[in-house]
Amino acid sequence: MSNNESAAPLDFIRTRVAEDLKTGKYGGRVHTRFPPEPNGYLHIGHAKSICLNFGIARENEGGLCNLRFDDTNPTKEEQEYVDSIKQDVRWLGFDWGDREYYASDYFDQIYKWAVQMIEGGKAYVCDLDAEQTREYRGTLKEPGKNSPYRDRSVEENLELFEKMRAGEFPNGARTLRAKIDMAHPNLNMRDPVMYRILHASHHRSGDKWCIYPMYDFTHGQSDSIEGITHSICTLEFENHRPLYDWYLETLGIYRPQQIEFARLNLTYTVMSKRKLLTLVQEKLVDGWDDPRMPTISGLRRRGYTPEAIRAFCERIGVAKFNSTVDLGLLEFCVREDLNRRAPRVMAVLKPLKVVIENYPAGQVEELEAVNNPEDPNAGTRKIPFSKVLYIESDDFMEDPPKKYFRLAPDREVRLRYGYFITCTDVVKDAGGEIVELRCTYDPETRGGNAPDGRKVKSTIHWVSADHAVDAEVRLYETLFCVEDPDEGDDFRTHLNPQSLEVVSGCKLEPCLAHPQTELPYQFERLGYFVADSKDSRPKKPVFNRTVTLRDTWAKIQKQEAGNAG
RNA sequence: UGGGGAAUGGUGUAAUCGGUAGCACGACUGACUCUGGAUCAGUUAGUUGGGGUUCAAGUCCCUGUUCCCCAGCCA
Repeated sequence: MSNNESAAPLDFIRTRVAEDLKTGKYGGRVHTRFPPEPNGYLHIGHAKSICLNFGIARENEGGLCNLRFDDTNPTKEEQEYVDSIKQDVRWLGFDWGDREYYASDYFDQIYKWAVQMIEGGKAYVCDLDAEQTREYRGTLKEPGKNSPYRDRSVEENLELFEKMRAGEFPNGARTLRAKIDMAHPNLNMRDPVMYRILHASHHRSGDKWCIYPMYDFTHGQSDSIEGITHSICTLEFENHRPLYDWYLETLGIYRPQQIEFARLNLTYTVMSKRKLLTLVQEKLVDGWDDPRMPTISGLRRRGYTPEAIRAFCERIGVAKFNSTVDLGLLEFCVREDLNRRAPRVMAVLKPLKVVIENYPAGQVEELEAVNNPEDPNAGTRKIPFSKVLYIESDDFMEDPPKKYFRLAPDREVRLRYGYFITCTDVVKDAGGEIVELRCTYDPETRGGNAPDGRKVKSTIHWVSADHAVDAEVRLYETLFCVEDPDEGDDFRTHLNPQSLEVVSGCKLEPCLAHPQTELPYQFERLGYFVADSKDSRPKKPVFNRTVTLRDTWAKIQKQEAGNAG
């Protein structure tokens, strides 16, 4: 509304909505809908559509967006999916008010419209089976042939259709088809099936019906009933728009405008519901909400926030070009969000014992630590310091390379919010493995500053051994090890064997004994982590790594390795 | 010539009537730093090819090329 914000450029859909608003095409209304089929869980691609549809409604005064379940295929749809979809849309931050609709609620009206089409000579009952129907349809380059049942009388069609509805025929025996043009260059217009026989119980309408309308004969009418102004869908429905328009015009009812945009593709990710279902059914992942899944529930369990996902959807834009967004952008969006809100804590994933030789045994000091340097209001907390500590084993190297700044023999580093320590000795087991470090500390550097002003190259995190909480931490990598898992015969061959690393025996600072779920933390220098909503227990916390911090050291290592090779 | 769409740096996306090709991510420099984080400053790099119109073309015209979607009684 305000003019001072230099109007961000609108995408082509919003531009169109704005034009329609200006010309009064729909009487100044803006009414969209998000129409999922409840046959799977929502994923990040749906989030794009949700943000688009609900976003457009929200941005325009009086704008509305309905949640409508496109539930015309009882063989694939389940109540569980309905429930998860509602939860996910709500979690993403959108509200459909009391406008929760189901295409199945329109079945009576849609049936009447089918009868109206028959009466108008625009539809007929066809006895061809599925295979014959395909043969009669022709090919991409050759026209189809008329069905031998195309010219049945209105009376006969009415009677047969009624018998279909009454359950007198088995599955697949007959269909109701629109009478359009078997030679039409758009195959969707070659007498498309309007109704098929499906003796299946529907998750909402139960056994009331044994014939179900097809998507094309349902979606437009549903939009029409709800008074949708802009029916936004993905590119693959572009070929269906002529049919969408044809049905509504033939029925003589209100016609919304269908607009298509490109669906989201993400690197290292599969997005089709079919493939996600396969992963779940074959137990290649832990379920729809496995933190490696691109599902909304998976991202939530992983520690992504609705804010981050919405920011992502804004950044990727909306267009008709079939593009693939870099996963890095999604990660950037979580880091950006979590950086300003996540409380910092110290956690040691792979502990290495450190004994401070000149520190009094039995002494415990409470040191003050900042909760979030990005947020002054987050305050501070006390963390215990004592003679025996754990540090990250990656933070010590006996023979460090040039650019390694962390602890090494005879080198001094700072323990965050603690003291400067110097490594004096390395203790190894019989196998030569480093099991313990002996260090000295400088009492003058309490809190982390040296009165003499001397500097250290590095600050590392630590946890007091006696006070530490044991935890399991799950480290995730991409589910697939190639950018485009859809390439090739079987996407499963591209699964990343290292997509999950379970680390047990992690040591956390005391305040993490009872973490809140869905409250993201930053484990300093490591990344963002959230308690697992299913497996975490008080005093036995389980954390999921949402995303690592940007890691310059890892980058240097990779470069050095590359140069060496 | 089956029909329908689409092409802008490495990636995603802007550019009003034809008028300085912009933003973001990434990458790379440097500054700063009690997180090798964050932040700040800067650099890099683009209009699918070929013609044409024009003072001026990503935008208009012609002509190629490439990619995506469609032959479910799925959505």
